[in-house]
Amino acid sequence: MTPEELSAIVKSVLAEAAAAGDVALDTIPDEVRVERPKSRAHGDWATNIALQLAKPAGMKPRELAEVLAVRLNEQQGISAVEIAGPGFINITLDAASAGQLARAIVEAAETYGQNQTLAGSSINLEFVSANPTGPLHIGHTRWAALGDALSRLLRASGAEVTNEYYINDAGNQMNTFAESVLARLHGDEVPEGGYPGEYISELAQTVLEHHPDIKDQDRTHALPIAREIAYEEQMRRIRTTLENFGVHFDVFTSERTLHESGKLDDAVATLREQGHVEDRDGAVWLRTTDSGDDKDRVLIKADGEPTYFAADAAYYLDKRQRGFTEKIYLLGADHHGYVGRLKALAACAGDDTEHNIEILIGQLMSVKGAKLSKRAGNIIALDDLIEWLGTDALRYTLGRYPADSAIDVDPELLRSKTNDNPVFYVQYAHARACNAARNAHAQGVERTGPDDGGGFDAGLLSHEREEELLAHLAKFPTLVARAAQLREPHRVARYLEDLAAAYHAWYAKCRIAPSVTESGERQPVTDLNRSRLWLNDATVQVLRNGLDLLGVSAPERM
RNA sequence: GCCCGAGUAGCUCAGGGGAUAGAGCAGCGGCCUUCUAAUCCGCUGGUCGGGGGUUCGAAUCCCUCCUCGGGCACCA
Repeated sequence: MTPEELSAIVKSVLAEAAAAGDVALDTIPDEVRVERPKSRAHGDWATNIALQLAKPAGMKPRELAEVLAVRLNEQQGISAVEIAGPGFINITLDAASAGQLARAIVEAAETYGQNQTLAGSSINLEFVSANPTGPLHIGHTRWAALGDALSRLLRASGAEVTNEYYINDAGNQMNTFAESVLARLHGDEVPEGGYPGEYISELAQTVLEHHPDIKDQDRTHALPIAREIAYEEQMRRIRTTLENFGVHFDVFTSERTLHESGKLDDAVATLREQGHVEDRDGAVWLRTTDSGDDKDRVLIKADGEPTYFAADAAYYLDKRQRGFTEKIYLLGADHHGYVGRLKALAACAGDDTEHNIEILIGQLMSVKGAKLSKRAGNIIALDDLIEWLGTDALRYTLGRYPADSAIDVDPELLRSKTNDNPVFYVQYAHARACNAARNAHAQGVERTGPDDGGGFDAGLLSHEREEELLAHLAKFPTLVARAAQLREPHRVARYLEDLAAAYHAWYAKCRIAPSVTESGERQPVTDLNRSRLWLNDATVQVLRNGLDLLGVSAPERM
């Protein structure tokens, strides 16, 4: 039995009690939280529902708890109900009822943990969105890992998600970029304010391959050619880096196409119709202060050129038009100044800033002793980090901290293959469990046993460590739903560490395969062996499902 | 100055109205003739930054102060 199922039982019992007039309640709460108590003395699961409903029901918490406890005691699968403290209801399950979960998980396979709490929402998740003028670097790394993990979480909870990358390919920076490439092409130093780094020389080489005569052309002619080829090549490299990092984007939107397609002008017109645009001092302004921004923002400068914000506006309206109910932005703390204007923009566009737009601000990360990349310039390149630390270690580490805590990654730790390194701890648990299963098979233990029941007897999974492991496995779907709802992938990582610990502890005490006697004789395969194999494989499944949510591999051997 | 975020064990950090505040590392001490010891078991370790408030109950919510990090463009 999972906590969700138990929660449903508590709810129905509550409804029955209300219907029978034992409890004076008009409404039954949607959510009855059932939690694993910290202390095992408090049963398998506990709920504080009696404390929460005591006031509306006009009863003392313990009295209400008593009413519910009597009814709960009659429910199937529940072996004991106790009232404790101010009015907690502590519930103990039948061993068989708890153990049944092992089989349910194996049968649900990769769908175990998936839930429908976000069904019906269509989410646009924008993250990374690095400039196409250079390689991805440490500043993008955390958002790539976190954004992709969040995307997986949201999908697992039933949402439709589009991972989107916004390419800032308009504006002056592209010409600066091209000038840097041209300078390298001619063997000159990059101009003041240009882009350093050897990658510019490599891009120049690519330009030369496509246009061997480029050096002979005059600069005004050569500039757009160099710009386009270098841009294309740089984006190709960025995509490759992202793929190496296991991050996939569904849509790349180019800022330039917003200009060229006229969407920018349309956006200004639309916002003007909505009554939020105003001409002042020769410029065109969006009155974002109407919606809580601390100052109005210019859309079209006095010289007639649109601002970056105008493109943002057009882009937002474009996303809106594409039908996304929620637009999520993942931004670094260095962009926190954008929150006010983006929210105000959403409001000006007619959206509800509580539900239709969400801006997640994350603190910055650093890596102790990371070397600036000569190749990539004055930055720490993501490619180098991947090569140095590995995708799994990086993604797991970045995935295990809340976005709003600043982190300083210790490379020695990420490279270490010990208990200190959480990613190895979790992956090792998975590999170990896979090995245990292989060993069990080799000794004739199969999940499909000789009997009709497949040799699975849930009631045999009654060892203390088994109860503990089953309880952890049971928490997974609730955890996924909650992590998705809170947009906090790190909860998955923390959960996996707990689960791995529960597995290791179980493994140390409970043999799966039959043991060998002192005289070297192998004991016969029993239903206990088979049942434990189910539990082992259920753990493999949940570890794998959880690691997959983080975009981290689950090796079968280590 | 204004706006975000953080402050929890020696260190790195979880926990964000519920029961005795947790984990890993570090320190001390135990388990390998049987499925992976990259594991497990025990002990030690706390003014949850300070002060007020809200309530049956506060690390958690509110106010205030202190310290640290980040941000405050007709840049892209």
